Amino acid sequence: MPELPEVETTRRGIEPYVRGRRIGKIVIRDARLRWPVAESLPRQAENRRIIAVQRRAKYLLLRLEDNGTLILHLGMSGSLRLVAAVEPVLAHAHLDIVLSDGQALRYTDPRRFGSLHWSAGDPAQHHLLARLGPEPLSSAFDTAYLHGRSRGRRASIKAFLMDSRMVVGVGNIYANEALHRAAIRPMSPAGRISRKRYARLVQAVKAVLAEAIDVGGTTLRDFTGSDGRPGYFRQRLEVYGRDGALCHRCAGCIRVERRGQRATYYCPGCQF
DNA sequence: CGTGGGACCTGCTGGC
DNA sequence: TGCCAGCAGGTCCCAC
Repeated sequence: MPELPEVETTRRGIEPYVRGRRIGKIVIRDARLRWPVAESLPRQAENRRIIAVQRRAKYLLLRLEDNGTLILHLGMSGSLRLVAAVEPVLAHAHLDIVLSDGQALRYTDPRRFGSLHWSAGDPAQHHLLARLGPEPLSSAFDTAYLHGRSRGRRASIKAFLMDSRMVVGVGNIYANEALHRAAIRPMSPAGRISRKRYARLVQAVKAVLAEAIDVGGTTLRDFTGSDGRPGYFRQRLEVYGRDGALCHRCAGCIRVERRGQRATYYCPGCQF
């Protein structure tokens, strides 16, 4: 569900309220997430102060004093809300990270594709994070890098862009949107696209993600920020979910193609 | 090694 | 109105 902008929106929403607070208790109502939440996790994290809330790819990192980190992924349908710990527990509210001030970070995830891990040392070395590519909004993600890595690749540019070893945080919505902005057809082989076009693409990825973060992400059905408010990028989507509608750039007709379980939206009129 | 497809899980929608 | 197939924002893992 959440892509990078939605995770970043969540991070920004909770950070001012939890930084400096101490974790009182971790309540696990249902440990059956993508991987079972370790039984030992609560006692490792309880009674420690949260010193920072960071994001790496689509993972939220709660950095605790004395080198511990809670690594949280929202999966497809997860959300993290700041609630009063006494607030009634609704369906799928699998976890509470209860803070010392009576508030709690409540993790809700109907599909249970999300996860929660503990890292005792450097979280960047954790097996889930160790092989991730650069952050798309960092200077390491540039034309030379992406063009270089694409040489010899026969996979589609869209699959290439969504491969977290190449660059992190670009999911199905923003891959479609960035490719439309860059006027590149999603099924083109990554290895046969020119450096000049990669320059446009890198620019498009950065711009789309930055704009989405600015407006609180994209709400399709149920995403809300940590305060319960939706994101407003949906109104700015140019291709995602717009099959049959007119392209705003060339007045062509937006098409959708499904391969596997992923829908690809593009404009045949202006994407090549 | 690169690549594509299946798997995980629940809820909603649209067509019959 | 009711039922069921198909689809959903992620990504790991496994055959080829």
